[in-house]
Amino acid sequence: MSSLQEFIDYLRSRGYKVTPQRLEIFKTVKSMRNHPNVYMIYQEVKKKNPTISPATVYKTLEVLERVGEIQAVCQIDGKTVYDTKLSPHINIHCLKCHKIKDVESDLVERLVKEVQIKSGARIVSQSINFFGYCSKCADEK
Amino acid sequence: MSSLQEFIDYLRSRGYKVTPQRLEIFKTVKSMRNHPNVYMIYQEVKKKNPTISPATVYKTLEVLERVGEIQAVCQIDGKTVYDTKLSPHINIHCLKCHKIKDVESDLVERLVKEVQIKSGARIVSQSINFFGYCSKCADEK
DNA sequence: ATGCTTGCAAACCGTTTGCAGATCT
DNA sequence: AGATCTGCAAACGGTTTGCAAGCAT
Repeated sequence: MSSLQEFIDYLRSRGYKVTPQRLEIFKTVKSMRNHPNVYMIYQEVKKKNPTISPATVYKTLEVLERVGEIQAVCQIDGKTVYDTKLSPHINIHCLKCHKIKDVESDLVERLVKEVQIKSGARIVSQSINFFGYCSKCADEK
Repeated sequence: MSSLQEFIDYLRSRGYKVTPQRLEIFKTVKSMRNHPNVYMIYQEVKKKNPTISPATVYKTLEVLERVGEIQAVCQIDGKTVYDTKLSPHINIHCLKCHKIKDVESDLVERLVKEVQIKSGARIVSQSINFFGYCSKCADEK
C-alpha cells in the first residue's frame, strides 16, 4: 500500500471508517520528509484542518503504523519520530546535528536471513539505528 | 571497562565521585539479565539500599550509558529497557511474548563498514532491532 | 439506526528538575 | 573547604483515556 486509494480500501476492508481527518493525515505524512515527530505532523495537518486534535493524530498514526505505511523510530534522546520509508534501510543518527539520515544496503536482507536461521525467529520488520557523526559533522571536527 | 575497579577508576578520572549508590547500581545492573527497565533496576537496588531514590538510579544509568557499559533499547511500545551486552548484536523483539533476545552476527561489523563508506559518516555505536516472533512463539502459531 | 470517530479536557506515567542537607575528595 | 551527590517532592511533557456530540455506513 502507498496510494490514497489503497489506504481507503484498507480502511473499508477492516471496518474502519473513512474520515476526512484520516485521509488528511495520510496525505500529510506522505508529503513530509526528514523524520517528523507527532507535533510536527499535527502542526502540518492543522493548516488544512484547524480544529483537528492531537488525539486524532495519535490514533491515526497508530493505524498507519499497523498498516506498515510508517514506522516509529526512537531517537537517542528517547523521543519518537516517524519514518515513511518502506524499504529496509539504516538510520544514521548524528550525535552533533541530531539529524537522521537513511542509507540502504543489501546486507540488511542478508542479515535478516542469517538471524532468522540462527535464532529460529520469524522476522517481520526491523529498525536499524547507527549513532555517530554524519558526513557533514564528521568533516567539521 | 567491565569490572567494578575499572568503573571506580573511570569515575575518579573524570572528577565524578565514588559513592555507595553508584557502586551498588553498577553491581546490580551487571547482575541482571533479560533487559531490565528502570523500575526493575530501582526495585533490585532497593533491596540493598532501601532509601535510594529513583532520581539517583536515573542519573547513574545516564553515567553508565555514557561510559558504554549499558545501552538503552527502545521497545516497540515505546518503553525503554537496558542492554548490558557490549558486543555488536541484534535485538529480536517478540511481538507475542514481548521478550527481547540477543543474536550475534559477523555481518553487523561489515554493515557498519559499508554504511560508513557509503554515507561518509563516522559510526560509534548501533542499536539493531528486529521485530517478529521468537522461535518459541513462532512454533506455537 | 448503529456504532465508530472526533475533539476536548483530564488523567497518566516515566522522567527530569530544584533544592537543602549529606557525602566525597 | 569546596564541589558534587543524594533523596525528596514537585514539575514536566508526551501520550492515552473517557466521554458527549458528530459522522460514516
